[in-house]
Amino acid sequence: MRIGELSKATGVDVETIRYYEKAQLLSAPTRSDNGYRTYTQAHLERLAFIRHCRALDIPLADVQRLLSFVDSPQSDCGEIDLLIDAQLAKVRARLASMQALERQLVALRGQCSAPHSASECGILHELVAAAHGEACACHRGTKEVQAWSKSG
Amino acid sequence: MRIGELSKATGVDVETIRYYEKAQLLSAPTRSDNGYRTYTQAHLERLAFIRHCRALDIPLADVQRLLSFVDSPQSDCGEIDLLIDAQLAKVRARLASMQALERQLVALRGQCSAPHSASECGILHELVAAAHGEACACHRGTKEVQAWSKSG
DNA sequence: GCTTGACCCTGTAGCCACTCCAGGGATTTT
DNA sequence: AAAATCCCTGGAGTGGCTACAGGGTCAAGC
Repeated sequence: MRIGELSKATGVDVETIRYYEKAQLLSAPTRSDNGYRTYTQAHLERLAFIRHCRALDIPLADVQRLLSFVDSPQSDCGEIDLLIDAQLAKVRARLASMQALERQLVALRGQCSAPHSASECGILHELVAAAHGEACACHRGTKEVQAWSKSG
Repeated sequence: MRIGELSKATGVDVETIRYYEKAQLLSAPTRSDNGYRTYTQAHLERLAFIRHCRALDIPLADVQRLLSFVDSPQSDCGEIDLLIDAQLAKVRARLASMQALERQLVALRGQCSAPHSASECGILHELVAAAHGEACACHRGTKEVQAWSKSG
């Protein structure tokens, strides 16, 4: 199977497949005489595994750990549990941030209804008010939103 | 005010402040004889505005647009509304993805309870099953999760 | 044989919003 | 005088791709 075929079979971009090889998530396939990569069924399955994990937003470093368990079936799976638990905790933390964020934006959006000049715009007023440390509609009564992207 | 004082006053990292200057979100302050940046109250307010927008996960490019409205109060605010609406739509899309993700991870986590070898691990089995295109506990009956990071 | 187009290769740069570091200079505190 | 703290610039690194530039390879059609 050439890279284009693997790409079509899995729906993964050709460039992404090459990226996974460079990142050592996918073992380097054999090359045909012209230098083209030639993949096997095993590669396809491994790639599908990776994409499934990525659909669960599991970072590539953790995917690599999971793959090492696939390769050594007799090892203890405790770490797998921990990894999934950690992923779940991360997702839940983000979820909470996102929900707070939505509430804040809805409140902010409510400040502006009819079209008018920027100087009269409730949204802008709210954002400027925040610059003065005043209470603002969007952040009033809500917990501070964590920068969840850091925790990834 | 020197950069360290501004940093303490706003809670924004010194490096981040310099980054905002380079990204032209914060106007370059005057320099004292020794070359140190000297900030005014206006800089502090602008920085607080930026951070408030970032707390709402508004991208820096959009923050820049909002700042341009702050600077020209007589312009029409229609675009502000659109911008906040777009941000809200983005957050809601992410929220939906995150919720699906949580359900999937909970289902996946349920596959493994007691410690055992990796070869018997339900989680790993599920993930491998996905590689065969089979129905898996985590993605069974749920809509496909979008890679929301692309839509940002 | 020659062109067209689809496919493949390597290597590098860009995205976002920072964050960190090296290697230096200035200032303040002990 | 030494040590600690602050400040400067410029560049590299993060994650997970994505998008080139600048080539080579191959099958089909004229």
